[in-house]
Amino acid sequence: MVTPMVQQRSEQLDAVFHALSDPTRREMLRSLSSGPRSIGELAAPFSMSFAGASKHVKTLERAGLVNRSVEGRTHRCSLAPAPLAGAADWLRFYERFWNDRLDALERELRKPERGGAKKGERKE
Amino acid sequence: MVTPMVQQRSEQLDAVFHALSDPTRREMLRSLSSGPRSIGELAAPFSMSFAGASKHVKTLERAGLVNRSVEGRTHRCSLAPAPLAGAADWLRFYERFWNDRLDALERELRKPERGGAKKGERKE
DNA sequence: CCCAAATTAAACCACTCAGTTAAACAACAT
DNA sequence: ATGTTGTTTAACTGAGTGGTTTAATTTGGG
Repeated sequence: MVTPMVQQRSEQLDAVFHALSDPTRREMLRSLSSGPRSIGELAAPFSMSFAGASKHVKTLERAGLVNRSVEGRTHRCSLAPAPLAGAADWLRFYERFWNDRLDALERELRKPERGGAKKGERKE
Repeated sequence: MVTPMVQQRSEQLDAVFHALSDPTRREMLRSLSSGPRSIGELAAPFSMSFAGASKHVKTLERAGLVNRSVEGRTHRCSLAPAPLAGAADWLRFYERFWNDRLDALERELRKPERGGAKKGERKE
């Protein structure tokens, strides 16, 4: 069983990437990265109905990126626990990482000049 | 210009993550990571029509992950050039990384017991 | 020129998705 | 009990997706 059920966790990857492919959900994650929030708190910045936000959160949950605990009548959402805990800020890191990458690519593609490859932008 | 027009390249991120959210496209990327391929070569392993594969490639192209050069009547697809070049294998890396992460999470969630975590299953 | 190969384009289908509104449910306050 | 707050569910819409099949397009080879 060297590569046992790659297909299965491929579905998980599908869910994760799909969850990340929406800007609202990405910003929700970023919001969650600075502490747990209720659904309402998550929905507020986006001028979006509760129901809509609820769906987004469910998508994030399904992808295993967000964890929910019901406290009274409010649902407390937080980034995924234990094993995925580190993956959360790693996620934010690589989002920025890719932002840089794609930004550089865009610049590169706009100018036909090749040569001054700016690397080492590992700031902060 | 710390965070200038985040919205704009957010669309790029959308495209990239969406491109990655499909297993066929991910495997196409993996295939491309070992060298450029024609559309037909890309389509072959998936028991899928040329037209279908063509669409997938177009999606990858739109996300800036794949680069196409027309050689005669065949189209030669390769992973994106210069700045995204490193992002390609980085991509494969973090795919495995996340596979492990999610796999561990799944195991963790299945067993309410915490402590006797069987680790070290870093096969292959 | 004509035919076959490689690819795209167009039209279409079933399905999903992001969003809404309206209603239901749950829990705290009065 | 009634109301109000936080959230989900249900039903719906409009748009997009992955997939197909059937042309059209380009190109290389007799």
